[in-house]
Amino acid sequence: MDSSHPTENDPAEQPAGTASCFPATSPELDALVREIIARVADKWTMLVLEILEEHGVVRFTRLGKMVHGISQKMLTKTLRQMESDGLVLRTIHPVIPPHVEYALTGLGHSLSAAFCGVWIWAETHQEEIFAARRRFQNRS
Amino acid sequence: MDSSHPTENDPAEQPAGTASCFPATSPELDALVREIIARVADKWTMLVLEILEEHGVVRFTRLGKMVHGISQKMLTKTLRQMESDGLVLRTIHPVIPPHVEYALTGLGHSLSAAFCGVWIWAETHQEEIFAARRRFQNRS
DNA sequence: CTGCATCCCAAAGGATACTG
DNA sequence: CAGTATCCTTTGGGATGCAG
Repeated sequence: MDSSHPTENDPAEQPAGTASCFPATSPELDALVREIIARVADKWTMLVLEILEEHGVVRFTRLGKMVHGISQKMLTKTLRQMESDGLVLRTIHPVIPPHVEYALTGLGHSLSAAFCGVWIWAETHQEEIFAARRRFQNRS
Repeated sequence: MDSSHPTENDPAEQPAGTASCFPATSPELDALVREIIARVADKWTMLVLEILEEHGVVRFTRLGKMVHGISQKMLTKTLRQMESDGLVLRTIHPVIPPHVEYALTGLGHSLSAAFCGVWIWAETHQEEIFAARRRFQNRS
């Protein structure tokens, strides 16, 4: 925002012409959107989202086995957070032993769909990424 | 918002009928894709990505001011990681004082585009999310 | 101006034990 | 089976100081 030094004026300050899809409407909305993304782009949240998208209704213990490496503690925490955000529906069957089922809500499915682009990007460009890493590592 | 999605009480294990875009080809590829997403979905990475997408070529200190709340340490770390992943290009002008510019690579721009869907999703559904949180908080 | 190194605190997260 | 509670290790990340 400070343009008090004319000698440092870069002509390359333009938005490169690409599709800038970022809302950037108001600072508050921007902050809200970021907060939502930060929660949702969490490692475990994404994995649980994928599993539920692919398998529909899944019980707690089975879900834990399908999400590789997650601890019971984090599974519970992640599911509670997703439930509070309206992404998953938690159904308790009051029987003994307890039977609790988890499934995506409509909102959860829509998020899953929105993330498709990122998954496809990662799959498409993985070679480039690893090549870049090798290049970066081998520079002296 | 609440009546727009079908009931999720289908006990069947089939993929809910939605566009399951997840690759899920081989376990290894799946793990690689997840690793990439986990790195890229990092809080600071996303913010830096957005800033560079919107402003093109930006210098270090200015970038730090634009990414609200980031410390110099995390800015450096984030930029190094993005550089090693081939997302940003780092240009050093050997003058005194030092002059270092950062800009997105083609890969970086493509990632930015891929994230569009998530940004739009967050903006579109923020009301639903906050409503769900309120509902969850006031549960008996 | 850029950025590395250090110290230090807070948060994330795993392991284990216990409960309805 | 589906959690909760506790302990403890690891990591994230801010603050400061210094160097090129």
